[in-house]
Amino acid sequence: MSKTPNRSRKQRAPLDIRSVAARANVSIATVSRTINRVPTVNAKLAKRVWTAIHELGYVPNTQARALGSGRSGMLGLVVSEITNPFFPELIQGFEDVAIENGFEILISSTNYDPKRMEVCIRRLLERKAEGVAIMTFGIEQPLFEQLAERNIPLVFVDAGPDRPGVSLLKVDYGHGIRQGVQHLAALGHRKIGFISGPMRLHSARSRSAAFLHALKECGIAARPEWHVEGDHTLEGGIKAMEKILECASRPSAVMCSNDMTAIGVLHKAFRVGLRVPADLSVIGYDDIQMAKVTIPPLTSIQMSRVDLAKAAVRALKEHIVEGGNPQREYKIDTHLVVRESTAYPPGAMSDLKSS
Amino acid sequence: MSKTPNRSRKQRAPLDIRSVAARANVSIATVSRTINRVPTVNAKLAKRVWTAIHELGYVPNTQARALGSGRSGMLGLVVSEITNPFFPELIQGFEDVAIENGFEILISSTNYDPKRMEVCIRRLLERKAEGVAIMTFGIEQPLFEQLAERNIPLVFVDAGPDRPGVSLLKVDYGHGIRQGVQHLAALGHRKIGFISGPMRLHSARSRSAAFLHALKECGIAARPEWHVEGDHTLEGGIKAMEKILECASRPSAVMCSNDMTAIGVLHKAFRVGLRVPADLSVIGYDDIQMAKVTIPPLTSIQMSRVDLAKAAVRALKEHIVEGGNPQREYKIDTHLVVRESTAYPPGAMSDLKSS
DNA sequence: CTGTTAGCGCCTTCAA
DNA sequence: TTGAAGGCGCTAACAG
Repeated sequence: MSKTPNRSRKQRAPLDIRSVAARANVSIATVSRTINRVPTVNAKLAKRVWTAIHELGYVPNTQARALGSGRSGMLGLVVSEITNPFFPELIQGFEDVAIENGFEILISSTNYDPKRMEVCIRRLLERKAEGVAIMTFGIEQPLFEQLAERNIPLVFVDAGPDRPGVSLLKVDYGHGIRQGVQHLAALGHRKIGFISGPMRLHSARSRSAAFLHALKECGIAARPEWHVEGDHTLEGGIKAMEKILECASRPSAVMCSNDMTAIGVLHKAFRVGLRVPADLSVIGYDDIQMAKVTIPPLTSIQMSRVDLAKAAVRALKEHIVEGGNPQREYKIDTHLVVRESTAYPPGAMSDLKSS
Repeated sequence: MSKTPNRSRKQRAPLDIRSVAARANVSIATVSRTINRVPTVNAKLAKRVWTAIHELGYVPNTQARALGSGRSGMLGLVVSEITNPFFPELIQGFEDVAIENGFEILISSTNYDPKRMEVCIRRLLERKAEGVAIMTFGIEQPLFEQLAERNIPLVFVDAGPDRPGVSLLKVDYGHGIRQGVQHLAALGHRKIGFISGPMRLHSARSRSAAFLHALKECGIAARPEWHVEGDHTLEGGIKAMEKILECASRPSAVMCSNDMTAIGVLHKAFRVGLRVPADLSVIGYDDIQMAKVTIPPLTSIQMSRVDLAKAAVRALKEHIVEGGNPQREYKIDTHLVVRESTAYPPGAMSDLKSS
């Protein structure tokens, strides 16, 4: 009993590649090749192997596979927080595309917590992720240097370190926001407020700047007291709206840096008896699913999560597979979706009536 | 050059446990023990090992670890769809608790698609999940026999196969729903409608039955035409509400099998000019975060995602660690959260006025 | 308490 | 085209 395998840990026989090989009367190498669809396997043998696999109910062990091959087949996806509706939609898209491309995905959420971020990175390292998409819209990026140092392909949104292996998803914030401002201007709005995201975030700054720029293009004066900083949360939207309401005069329209903020604005407006859009027009950003069913349905600027996901996976894949054609940047478009939270400003209709 | 390691795949030296051992002048066993915090390691040596680890930037390889130890350290979490707001909150809770208990988590969403479910199961098998929580509230359960057969600890919501290793999270739907109905009855409602979930789901049937039961308790007659089947989605809520509006007479309150349905009802009411709660009271179920900020904020029945998550991880853990104390069932409580979508029925106030 | 030595389940040269 | 054999990086007996 010298070579008896240690069977103290498990009751049943291990049910590994060897069992399959034995049952199919081939070597384990052939089984391995069959599973991996190496084309040079004799069709007869392959069939025998597959039958054995099915009869036994054999399932290959991913960890062993990864260890042997040196490829984990996993892509990491780091998001800010999963309970923010923007992200599940992104995750869903990312997962779909990743699976299509033969990858599995490892999701981590940072919750804006530096400690948690370190844990995330560690996990990605330990699990040997072959590529990582960092979609946090945050300032956590420097922390990901550890990944870049180990030559793991990375993709960031908007901005990231300029290294080989690092790709960027460049979101064209300007286009959607310009459409939004023009939409408001066309309706007759001249008094337009803006609730930004946290200004430490690149994406928030870009949106804010794009708004100011679009305003100027339309020949509308910016009013600093109506330009307030939010934090991309519901509560932030509510508070920001409160600030705007405290101003001597009130804008006839408010544009928001994301939909959650806009929903907060809707909520606050409801609280103080302002009707949307009769008394106040509101535009959101992101076009999350929820935007279709707010009361009233929210006019918003769509940034396609599916596009983001697709581009991210594609960018990573180009780096991972040899012979890929890695680009540095991938453009992501945005555009306005008009629903029912925008209308003529209050004055417009009474002017018509009085004439 | 007989023992030269194959360095064709990677540029740098492998940076494995051996490098650490060499640098710290100890055996790899000692390194392994140090990493795994085996208490019998000499403090001096341990310190040397840790320094070496930090200096080298060594990160253990999870797959190798899993392979060697036979423990993957992963718990599976299967949900229906990640874009349904109920689930991200659950996932978040599950992840937190799992990490606290030293597990990693593997998320799969079935999207109600049988093919996708098979893929989920396969992944869980391939990755050697040590336990799986199936929180789909669905009928997919029979498909998970494959897991049960392999003696993987499982936890289901409400109902599951009666096998060793399988635990159940028994949600007390009745309590919350009774509170809801009593709340409406106390306000004076006698005409109460109900929009159920898909009746093929256990959870939906339970909620529906609990509603009928509570109605009887309060001495209120059930009106079948106001009891319509939805599908737990927004669109389903809208359609179901349309059906109710087609009835000869209209209920003064509608209770919903989940919050998404209730939001659909709110939306439909808005569309047809019914004011909530003045003309119609609405109660949801689940108390998702969004419920706080609907217009008006939604009275709902809370089923704690954190409780669910905690119980699930605990149930699995009891089975996994030896010396655990596995129970078959874990109770999950529900209770009413009153907000602003419920009020006196329309008649009540005019009665007061006319007197 | 530490080091030696087999594996864990699979992949992948290398020879046949 | 197939099989034999040596790792992949780590854990876990077993001696010392």
